[in-house]
Amino acid sequence: VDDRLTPAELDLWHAWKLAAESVRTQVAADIMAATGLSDPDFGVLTRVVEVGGGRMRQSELAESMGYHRSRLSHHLTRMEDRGLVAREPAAAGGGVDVVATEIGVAAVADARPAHAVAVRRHLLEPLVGCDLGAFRAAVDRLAVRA
Amino acid sequence: VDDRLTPAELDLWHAWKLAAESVRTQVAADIMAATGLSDPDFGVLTRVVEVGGGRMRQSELAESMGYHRSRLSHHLTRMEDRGLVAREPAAAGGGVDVVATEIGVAAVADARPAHAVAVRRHLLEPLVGCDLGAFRAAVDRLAVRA
DNA sequence: CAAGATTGAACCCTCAATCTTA
DNA sequence: TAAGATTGAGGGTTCAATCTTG
Repeated sequence: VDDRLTPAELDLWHAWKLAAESVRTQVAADIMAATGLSDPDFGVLTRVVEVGGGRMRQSELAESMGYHRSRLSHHLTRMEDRGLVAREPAAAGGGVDVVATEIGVAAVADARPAHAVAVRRHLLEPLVGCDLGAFRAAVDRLAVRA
Repeated sequence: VDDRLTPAELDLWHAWKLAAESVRTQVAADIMAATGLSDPDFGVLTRVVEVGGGRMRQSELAESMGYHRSRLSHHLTRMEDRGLVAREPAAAGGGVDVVATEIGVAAVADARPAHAVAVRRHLLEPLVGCDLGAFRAAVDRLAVRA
């Protein structure tokens, strides 16, 4: 029958899950320890500051992060409570602008080096010696296209 | 300087994050849709039923899943509320036994085929044609060693 | 009306503090 | 006491229902 994974399939699945979980939590933990910013915090702030120059339409931000509206809304509420961003009525045509506060701008500037170090440490360095082209091609196939 | 990732590094990081997130959410969504079981639900039930024969020491279960005690305790509370498991004083030496209810046993039996289908669809099939040995080796390097 | 945004409920995870009991 | 377990608070995510407003 067809309703059970073979041991080899199961093995690859477990190895994949372990690696994905491992990289995710370690990078997040390093950045959090160094800067107090979570992964979503960092994502929001880098986009608002580097792409938007400090201000960005909320709907555009959600789109660029692949977030649903409600997810971003909940997250911005928490970030607003911590003083990292502010919400203002959008300049043109309705909607809301997300604005990075001084605290937010400083935090993301602080976090950038820690982010680079963490990504190198937990993703890039363990892969030294691997065929990165092939790895990248495999990873690309796994990303959702839709 | 050293505090910024190169475009190529950043690119691999984004591709990795996207793939990891994508596989995780799609497999979880398929199983949830087919059976109403979340990934942690499925993990708990398969271990209790297949390894423990329907009953397992809570501390042993936490250990085998790589869960902290509090994480498992919170999760079991939710599963108990949904009637999937019960908690009983352990047979020997103190502690607690987790017991799969009839509902729990039936649910995991139902879920097994859906799990196999989802893993094949979202991980195995996209990788057809890749060098699985090399991929597996790369993935193994990313798993936490500690 | 329809797009943009918010809210509430339920689920999930972590940390630190607190039982409980062999 | 120390191992096993629980609890509460706070952050994170999803879904569906509900504003709000151009």
